[in-house]
Amino acid sequence: MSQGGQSQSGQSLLFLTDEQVRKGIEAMFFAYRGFTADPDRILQTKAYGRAHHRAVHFIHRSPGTTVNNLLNILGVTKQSLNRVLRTLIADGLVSSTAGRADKRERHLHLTDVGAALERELSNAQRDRMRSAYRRAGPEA
Amino acid sequence: MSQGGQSQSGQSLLFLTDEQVRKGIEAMFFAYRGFTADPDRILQTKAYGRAHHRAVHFIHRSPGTTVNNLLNILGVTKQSLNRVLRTLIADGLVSSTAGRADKRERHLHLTDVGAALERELSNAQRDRMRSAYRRAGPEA
DNA sequence: CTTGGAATGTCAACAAAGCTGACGTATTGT
DNA sequence: ACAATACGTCAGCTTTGTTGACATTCCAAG
Repeated sequence: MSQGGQSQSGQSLLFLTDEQVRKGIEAMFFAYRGFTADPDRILQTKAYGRAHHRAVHFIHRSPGTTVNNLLNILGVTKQSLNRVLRTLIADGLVSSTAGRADKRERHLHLTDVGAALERELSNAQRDRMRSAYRRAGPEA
Repeated sequence: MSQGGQSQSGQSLLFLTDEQVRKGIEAMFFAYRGFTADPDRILQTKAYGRAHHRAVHFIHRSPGTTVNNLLNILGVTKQSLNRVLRTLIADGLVSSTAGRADKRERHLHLTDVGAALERELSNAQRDRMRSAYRRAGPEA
């Protein structure tokens, strides 16, 4: 394996058997569940969910981003995102400031508390990824 | 890459940077969303959801499985699974027959209609996986 | 300058799919 | 006879998605 890398593997992968496809489906299901288990447990103790995690993650990723921007990244409706943001702002994890140029926009930043939560969650997943890699090599 | 395979990669992966971890988190998020997009669209036209897909998938995978078995695989409560199963049985996609040895158990099978749906969904994902592999090589 | 439409974001109400808890029924095994 | 098991169901709650209605702000055409 891993010789040319493109034409060979590209060819052979056109012949995915039904079994291979179905195994892929299962792998994704179990991987996703395992991957989110640790953060989910942490978040539950704080009355947050996966949606809060995503918001915190992507705000950390691009500080000062607008609500609309986040909407496009997450692919949900603004109403759904707004509910999550509302609680995060109320709890002081995220700050929302009206834009200087365009006052309709809200620019989002993590507060110190929010950044701390983000670190806690990504650290939990780091551990998870480490042990996964140690068992399986790069595939998850 | 890919020489010894164990001690080397195991070592280097103990030093995942914060950036690498966060990229992994995002990759998983986007991969899962992309992966389920096609089946979701198909299922929506039939008033089913992801939960129905999972049930159909795993019943196809182990025909004759019991409810309890499915419960353990999926990791949900029986109430939650039952709701899904009820509609699938009512719609004639799944058959539920009392066990011969243990009459308390219900053995689950896909009907022809159910098997057809399973094929439709896995075929949609095969196409998705093909194009993903063609772009990125094996990592999803 | 005014005014109408587009863009941005908020509130309200509803649906899917998880969950816990309680209970009923049939069957099994001690 | 009786406890345990397997399954189904009712009721009610949570999270997170949805659509609909509405306020505010910006911008461009008249």
